[in-house]
Amino acid sequence: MSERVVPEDSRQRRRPTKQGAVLSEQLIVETALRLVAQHGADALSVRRLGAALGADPSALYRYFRNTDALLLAIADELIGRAQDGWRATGDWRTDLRSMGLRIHAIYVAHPQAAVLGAYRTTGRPHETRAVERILGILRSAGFPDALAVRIYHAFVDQALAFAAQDAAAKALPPAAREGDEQVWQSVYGRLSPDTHPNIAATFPLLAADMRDSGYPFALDLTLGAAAALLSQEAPRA
Amino acid sequence: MSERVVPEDSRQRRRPTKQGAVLSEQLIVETALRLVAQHGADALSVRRLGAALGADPSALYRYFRNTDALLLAIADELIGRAQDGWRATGDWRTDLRSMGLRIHAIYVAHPQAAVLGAYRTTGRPHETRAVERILGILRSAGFPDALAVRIYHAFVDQALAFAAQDAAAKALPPAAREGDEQVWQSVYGRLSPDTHPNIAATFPLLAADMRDSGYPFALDLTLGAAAALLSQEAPRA
DNA sequence: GTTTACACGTCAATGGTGTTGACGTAAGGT
DNA sequence: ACCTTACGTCAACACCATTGACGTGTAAAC
Repeated sequence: MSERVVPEDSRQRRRPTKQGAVLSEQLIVETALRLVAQHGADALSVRRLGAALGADPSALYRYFRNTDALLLAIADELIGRAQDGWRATGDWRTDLRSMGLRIHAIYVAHPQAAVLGAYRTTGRPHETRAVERILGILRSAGFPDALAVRIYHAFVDQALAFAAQDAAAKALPPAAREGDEQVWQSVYGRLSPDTHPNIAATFPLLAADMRDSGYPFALDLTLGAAAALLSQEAPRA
Repeated sequence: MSERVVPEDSRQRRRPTKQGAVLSEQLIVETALRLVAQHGADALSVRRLGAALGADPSALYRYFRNTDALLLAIADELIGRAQDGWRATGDWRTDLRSMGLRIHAIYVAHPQAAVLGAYRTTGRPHETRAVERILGILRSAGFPDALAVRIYHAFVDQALAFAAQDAAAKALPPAAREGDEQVWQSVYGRLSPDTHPNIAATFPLLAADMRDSGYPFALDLTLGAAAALLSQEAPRA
């Protein structure tokens, strides 16, 4: 067996499957995303994907070395979609903020797929384009390279980590998700001020705040701290 | 079958397994954590856990309804361990920092338990204790309640999100993990300065920085921003 | 001390998973 | 029109979580 995967570029012989489908990397990725969107992350198996494509499951191995390679392709597709139509304004803080919120939004919009790929390094074109852009924003804002890199790292990991977390919560089976939300009322709402004074004192605020994602505020904190570092570097722009 | 799980409290008949082990909820959780610690991410399966305990795999279903219940029990144990021995110094920034790093560290040390448990709200005692403590640190530092709650939210979600992300990366099958690390050399190291000037210019810094978790720096940025907000609130302490 | 009930460990089976080697056919280059 | 070989298919392997049936050892009841 060894090398059964042919790079997408140099593919010439596309033979229709028994059921008439003509396979391609793109078609497989799109079908996988659709499968996940409709039937949840658990629905993504080689066998089911093969069935959805109208092909033998093992045909996928002509396009991806293994399921991990397929996963990376899916993850990269999401990164690409997050950037589609994004435009720089020239103000670094505005640009980073919109980029972060976009990444977060697209992952949360595809919860099941996000859970699978949010913590991977794909090295694929969409990903490298995003890295290049974010680094560019920071460097042209005046951050020296060493600092730009550290902030890039914190920024990207923060965006992906929150995205994955919020996506995961959204992708939970309905029963489990409702259970987790109930806990705020049934447990935290009933803790005694004697044993848990701080929770009791802030409970209404807490219950309200925890309903939404903590990301936007966390992002603003990070950007604020970065701005402070920048003004230390170049006290006068 | 239906209800084969008996609550741990009301258990009376403990029959030794063929290999002489006497099972208990506690023993199973501890063995699972040991299995993960010693043999890595892939080692945690019902079959292998059964083998490690010296029992038939299906015996576990007398103690946990399914593997998800088992993993939640493990996650709860982790929250407890993260706080074991933690002491407040009285300096809010130091205390939050050590709490965040502890949470992160304990989750990363037990990757797949973290992946499944980091985005759940359990409402169990270990969890409420942690919430109470963190809120207490912020409120006694002088943050007004509304702000304390928002910062609490950002802080906790960030700690858990990064923890889950780094844990997930660590829980990857060795092949995939090495692949992801290799990508920095094989892809990002070879991008042309023409198409990717910012990556090319900072590559050595980038490759070095991305090897470690972005959390400690992200945490410091967040705490720095919080400190700035505090000094706005109470310009003079 | 003996009997009895049933908790719980074991066995076997089900239906799922990713992955691979062998094989034949049809597509493309010549 | 012929060859080569890419690629879709088939069958098999080894693993996974989960469950119903079964019998035995334990602990309570007498």
